[in-house]
Order: sequence, then structure tokens, then C-alpha cells
Amino acid sequence: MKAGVLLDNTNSFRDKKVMTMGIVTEMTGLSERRIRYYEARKLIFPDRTSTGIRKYSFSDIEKLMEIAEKVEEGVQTDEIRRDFKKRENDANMKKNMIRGQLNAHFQRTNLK
Amino acid sequence: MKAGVLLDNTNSFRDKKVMTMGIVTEMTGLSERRIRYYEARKLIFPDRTSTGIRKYSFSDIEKLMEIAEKVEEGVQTDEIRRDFKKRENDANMKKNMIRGQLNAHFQRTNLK
DNA sequence: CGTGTAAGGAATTCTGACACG
DNA sequence: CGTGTAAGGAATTCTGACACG
Repeated sequence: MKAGVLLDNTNSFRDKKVMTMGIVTEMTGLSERRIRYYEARKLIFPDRTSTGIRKYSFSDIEKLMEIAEKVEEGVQTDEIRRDFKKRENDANMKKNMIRGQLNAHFQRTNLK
Repeated sequence: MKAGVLLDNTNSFRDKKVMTMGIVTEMTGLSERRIRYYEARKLIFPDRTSTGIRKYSFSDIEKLMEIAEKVEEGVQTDEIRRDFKKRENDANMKKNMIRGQLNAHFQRTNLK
């Protein structure tokens, strides 16, 4: 319960997919073409309305700007994707570690 | 400076106007007609793109749901507007009070 | 490999008005 | 007063393809 709260990183607004392409191009300065291409390369995963319109979150925007930066440094999309995957893995491992320590803690203190 | 930080309530994402009408109708369950009407009655103030498309924030969404609730209770838009105005006034007064106390505090402790 | 562009269609949004009440 | 609706136009978004490299 407590652990759930502590580990709950849902930044509610940050992750809600609510922005359409026009806003995203405006906020990131990227072309529609580039944004769709990064999706094709499995770097971002917008939601879709029932009619096919893409919807992005604030964290998608941040991710896009990070991608664009790397690409401009000459990094290939494939490598960026691998980096993201690794990073996500690390985050999950950290989460599990914390969960383990919390469990240990409660077993010691609560003894049940 | 310090006071500025303490008083800075910019919830960054919550107040950014980034959603178009379709998303707003979906999130609030309200009709376009009602949403535009509440704007005409000075209850909400979406931004506009250069071509006239309305853009709403998460806090606009929350406000809309509150408005809808009141309207369904039979409250008239005019009264709702007055309530909002008053509430904003109260918030500003509170802000100024805090600012005053902080200033007093720093004058006492810093003596300059 | 990453991105621009023109093409054509589908979906979205906008305004002003008529309607009911 | 608050909201629905049909009307017509303007702006947005989508996909697939050709182009360059």
C-alpha cells in the first residue's frame, strides 16, 4: 500500500496523450515528417483517436526533443532505440530493488 | 527571490493550452456547443492557433467539468462567473498576505 | 538513412443562424 | 437561458510514393 504510493510515478498530466500533430510540431520545432518517421522507427508511440489522428503526451514531446538532439549529433535511430530500451530496463531494475528493500523493511518492523 | 519560488504555483503542464476541441469533448463528455457557449459567457478562455483553432489546458478541462456540474444543478452561467471571479480574488488576497508575512520575516531576520 | 515534398482524401473545427422555450 | 442542429467553408491530419543520397 505504502510502497504502491511511494513507487507510483504517474505524473498524471505528463503522460496523458492529448496533443495532436500541430501542437507537437509547434512545441518541438520538428517537421511532421520527422515526427512520423521516429514513430516508424519505434522511438515514440502516440495513441490514436478512433479515426486515426495521433495523440501525444508531454513526455512524448520531451522524448522527441531528446531524439532530435541525438540525431543531429549523428546518432542513428536504431542506436537511440537501443539506448531507450536499456534505460527503461535500468529503471525497472531500480524499481524492483526498492520494492525488495521495502518488503524487507516491513517484514522486519511489522513481523507479519 | 525565495518568496518568488515559494509562491510560484505554475504547475507547468496543468496550465499549458495544448488540447483541441475533440480531446476536450472526449475528456469532459460535453458537447462542442456547450463548451463554446461557456466561452461566450466568459467562463473559460482558450488560446487560439494563428488560424483560429481553440486550445485548452488541463485546468480548463477541470473548470469545464465544474461548470457543467453547476449548470446541471440549475446555477446560471452569470452566477458561476461571479463565483469564479470572487474565488480568484480570494486567492490573490491570500497570496498577498503570504508575501507580506514573508517580507516581514526577512526584514526581522536579515535586517536588510 | 533521414527527411522534404506534392497529391488526394478523410476528419476536424469554426462561425452564424434558426429553433425551442 | 442554455443547448441542439444543419450548412458551408477553412484548416488539419493521414497515407503512400518519389526524390536525394
